Amino acid sequence: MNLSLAEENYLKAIYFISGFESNLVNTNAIAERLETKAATVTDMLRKLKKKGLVSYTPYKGVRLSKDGETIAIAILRKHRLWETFLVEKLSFGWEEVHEIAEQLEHVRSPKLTESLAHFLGNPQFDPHGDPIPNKDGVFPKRENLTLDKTRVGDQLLVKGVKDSSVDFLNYVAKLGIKLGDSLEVLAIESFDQSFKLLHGAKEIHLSSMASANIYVSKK
Amino acid sequence: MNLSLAEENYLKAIYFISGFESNLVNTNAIAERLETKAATVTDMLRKLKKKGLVSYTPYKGVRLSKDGETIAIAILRKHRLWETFLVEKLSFGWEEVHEIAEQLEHVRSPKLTESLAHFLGNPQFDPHGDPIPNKDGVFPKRENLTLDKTRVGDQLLVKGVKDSSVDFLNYVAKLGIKLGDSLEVLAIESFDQSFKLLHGAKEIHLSSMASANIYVSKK
DNA sequence: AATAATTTTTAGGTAAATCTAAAAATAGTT
DNA sequence: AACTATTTTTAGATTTACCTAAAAATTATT
Repeated sequence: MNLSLAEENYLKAIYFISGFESNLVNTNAIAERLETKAATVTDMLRKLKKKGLVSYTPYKGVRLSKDGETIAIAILRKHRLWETFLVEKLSFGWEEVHEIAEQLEHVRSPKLTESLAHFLGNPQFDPHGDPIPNKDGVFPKRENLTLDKTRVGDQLLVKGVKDSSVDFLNYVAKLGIKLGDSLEVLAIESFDQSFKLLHGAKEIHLSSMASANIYVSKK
Repeated sequence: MNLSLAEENYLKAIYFISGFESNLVNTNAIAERLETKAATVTDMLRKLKKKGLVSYTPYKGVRLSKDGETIAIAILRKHRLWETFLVEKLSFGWEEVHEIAEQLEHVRSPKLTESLAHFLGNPQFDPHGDPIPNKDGVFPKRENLTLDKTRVGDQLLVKGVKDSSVDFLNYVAKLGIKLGDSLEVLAIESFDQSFKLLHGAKEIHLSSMASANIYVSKK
């Protein structure tokens, strides 16, 4: 099936909004995510339905079909592989790769995708710690422990971020925290649950909000 | 300037047909190259003219403006860098990279292009031996000696191919000839100018037509 | 349950890139 | 120079992905 760029972006948006599951998704949510108008979304949903990529009932919402989900996952796989390439091989910061990967993810060549994956050592997680589905669409499991759930004295490894917004990534990058870094919980402030951490030789401070957005594993 | 995919492809086509110079290009030649109709080309030329990317006089032909050429060269640079990446890093054959590079060349990110070039060691020539313009649009000089101009006994290095059509590349690939390979001219058949060559331990035969399409340098 | 607010769809339109068919300009040939 | 053939443009449509404004359906609130 040869989809247009727009069609691919709609499938991806629906997949994200559904929380990577087959929950019903509203027209307005899609319009907002794609910065377009609800009427435009309705048009596209009718088209995607005709192609068998979504099940859609007017006024009720839309969900991806099996085929639609397969395509969405394939695009996500490409996106995360390219992000990994940009960070690992071209030395980009993890906060600047998303936009470029949004373009690269639409390049059509199964052989390219698999060669790239092999070149990168078939990574399981991208630079934000997000799982990269394999070529059959299966996601690796990720630790779901976030920093805010840890205790004083815990020795931790940074596994990823929950919120991959450029703002948050920039904030974390500014603190010098990268995927795979070691952290030790020095103290948790009792009145606001903020964290004092040992990061290499440096002490850093994180609000409870920020710490809830960082995935870690115990060493 | 933010060009559409179609606009970029027209600029590239004009640049190629003009022989990488500012020769006048015909409407039909563009239509043929882009597998579209002359009427469509006329429409696009009017648009490109309005944007200042070409000079175009109805019925007379079209040529790239300075701006148009700059853009065409930038796209060509990206194309040849990506081809180099695919062959050098992802182990593609030189006959299978063109199509994929046609997609990758449109990815917009100056930082990506320059990071990629650096990652590849700022190559001067792509896997077909074609020169890669630098970021200021300057092309490296290439030897213009073709195999058919050499003599018996010459020790040669393969520098590239003149005709990069998939057919010819496949033919050359089948013979086992790659960029950088060594050749020795064993004999030139006097009646049809065909070549007998030593390639590693093997003897290979090339018609005069094929040999005119292979760039070489003397060792 | 009736009304108000919100969401979604329908109706009608636009711009980009394409097409076919016909007209106009240019080039080639007696 | 006149005619023919070729090339190119113009005119008028189509498709895709968008838009605005109005109508319809759904949801929330008195």
